[in-house]
Amino acid sequence: MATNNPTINDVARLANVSKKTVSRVINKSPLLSEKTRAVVEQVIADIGYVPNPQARALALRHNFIIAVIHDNPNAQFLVKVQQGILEGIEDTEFGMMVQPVNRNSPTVVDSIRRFLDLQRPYGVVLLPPISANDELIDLCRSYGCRYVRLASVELDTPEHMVTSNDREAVRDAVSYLIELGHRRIALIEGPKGFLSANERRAGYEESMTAAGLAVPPELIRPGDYTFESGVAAGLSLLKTDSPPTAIFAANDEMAIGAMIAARQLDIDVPTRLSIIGFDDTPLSSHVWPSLTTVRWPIVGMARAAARKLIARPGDPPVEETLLPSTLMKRGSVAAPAA
Amino acid sequence: MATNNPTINDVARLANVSKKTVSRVINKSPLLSEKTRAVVEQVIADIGYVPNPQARALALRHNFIIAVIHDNPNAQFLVKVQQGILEGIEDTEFGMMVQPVNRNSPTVVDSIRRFLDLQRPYGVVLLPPISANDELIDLCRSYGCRYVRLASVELDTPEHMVTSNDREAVRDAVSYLIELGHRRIALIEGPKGFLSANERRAGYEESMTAAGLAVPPELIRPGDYTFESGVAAGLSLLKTDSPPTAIFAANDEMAIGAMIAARQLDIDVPTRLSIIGFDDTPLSSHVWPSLTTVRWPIVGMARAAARKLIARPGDPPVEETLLPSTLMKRGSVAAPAA
DNA sequence: GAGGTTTTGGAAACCGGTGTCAATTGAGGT
DNA sequence: ACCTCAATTGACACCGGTTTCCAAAACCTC
Repeated sequence: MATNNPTINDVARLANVSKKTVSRVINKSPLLSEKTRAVVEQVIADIGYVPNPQARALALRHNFIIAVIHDNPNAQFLVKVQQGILEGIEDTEFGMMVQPVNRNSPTVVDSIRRFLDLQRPYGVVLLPPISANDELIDLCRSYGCRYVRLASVELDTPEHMVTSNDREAVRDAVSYLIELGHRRIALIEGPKGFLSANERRAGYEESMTAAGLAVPPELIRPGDYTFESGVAAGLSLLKTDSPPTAIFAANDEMAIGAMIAARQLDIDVPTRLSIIGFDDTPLSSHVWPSLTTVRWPIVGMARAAARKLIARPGDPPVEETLLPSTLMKRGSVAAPAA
Repeated sequence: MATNNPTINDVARLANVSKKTVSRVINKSPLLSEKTRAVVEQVIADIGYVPNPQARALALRHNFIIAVIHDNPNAQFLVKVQQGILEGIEDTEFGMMVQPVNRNSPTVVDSIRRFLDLQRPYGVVLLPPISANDELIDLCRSYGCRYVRLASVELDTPEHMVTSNDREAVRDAVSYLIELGHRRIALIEGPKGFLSANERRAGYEESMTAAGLAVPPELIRPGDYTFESGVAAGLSLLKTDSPPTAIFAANDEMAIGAMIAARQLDIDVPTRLSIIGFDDTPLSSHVWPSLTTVRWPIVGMARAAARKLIARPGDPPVEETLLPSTLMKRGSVAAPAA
């Protein structure tokens, strides 16, 4: 059976104080003499007392849990988020739960309401794309549940946001292609309605415009962040009379899809076609040639989100709100053939 | 603030029974008249009562949580496991937590003890390779915590195990190569100490022996399930005077590493070299040529594990204990060149 | 030193369930 | 109708914390 841990009563008895006083020590209450606090803390350390989270959960009406709510099936992304959250809550009494939801279900909000009702997490981290859903924010508010949103644009006040600068990073990536001499640069977009897709497209357009290049509608293809859509877009782009010399894809999976499309058409990467992706998944260095891509600092974003959630009122606010993405130059880019 | 949910007292009052009786209804206690049960259930349905898990957690000394404990960094694997667990606990009051641990840390057991102490999960699912650690099993037992182990061999009684038949599946895969005419078949092994690595090697050896072929030590290379180790092993195998005509790698990442190695040496896959992997990660269909591989039924295994954990004493036992792996024939295998 | 204000600590209630055990009810036997 | 015994049901303590309310002690101010 479960081991018999010491309780708050044991601490109180040994320290010759009341439960309430021990409770004040645990919760770092300011109305308490230094002397008493020291005595109690000594006893706590001596007997290795750890407050029972279940009992606290009942009294405080919330668990010591950070929940990740997402509708994003990308494995690399999810695992990195989880890694970041776990780093953020390391050595605290918090744990992590993961709750996927179905973006397209009419009952998303209900299912999340049920989840909050049942598990009563201390706070939730909302991942893109569902982090843009304001209905969920209202729901969290109505439950008094803390939340932090991850997204590629600022949707909320800084204490509720962790943001990446996708637009700027894509500008850098496309500018790099332009500097190498590319002029016909294609774009494979992300799915409609994803903020990240909008931002990445905007970065592409801004970079082209800044270089005095037209934004060529015939070189823009829709995609949905899947490998298959990348293959389709790649084939469609490359089978024309005047194919692009470079492709920027809004994520790595599509970029690798485009790479496979090029191989099917016997177009060598990078000598005849340069490709840049976005995310820097492990995948991108496991293909040949290795993929030049934008490193998205998702682990750091998730860590910052967790820290924001568990910061106590007195603590200094977590400043990491905008995390920079950086271009990883690898083998899939070269100057265009003369 | 949190919504004001009805409590067990509200139900008791409206149904004209005691709290205890309502509790019996909730817990499906058999010592209760059908009439009373019906009345109480009607009231519960009418007011939409849901028992508070935090209060139950305090009284029962466990949370309504299934914890996944792992020391396996593979993203595809982890996400599939999570998907399976979530399928297994769908429409129940259970939630899922994820707790990674460091296999090599001397304090693994302590950190898991701390986790169990703090979160008191209802049950844990132990993933390979740490599922083979008997010290953890003792720990779970001493906490009265249910557990299920995922592994490639039976380590425990059926109610505590979900197993895949890696050995048999690898035998099939290697036999397939032999039937195509391959004789020099190389093996890239998994890391020492992994049961799955042992089983996959055993399957390779059994298949070779059964076909009357020697198990050639010069065609066996160590690996550690990483892409990089696959590249290294591939280069080492292919740079010899008499290279293999086929390679079986103990997982997909290494198989793809070997594929990249072949490309670096200008050896065409599959005409001059056939490659088979293991896992069937999405990756395997995103490379060129697409990878022939063994589909490991990990989602189903995780789902079965979750169902075993939450099965109530009265329920019929979950029978799914051994899930079959199957060979996915794709583009990376062909008959050897004449 | 009286009177008022701020700290500090304790008793008891409460969070919302479950476990123990005794009281009540009901069926069957004579 | 009365007794016995098993099947139901309920009263009350308990899980291990937090919170409310209040009294005691300490600290000022004049």
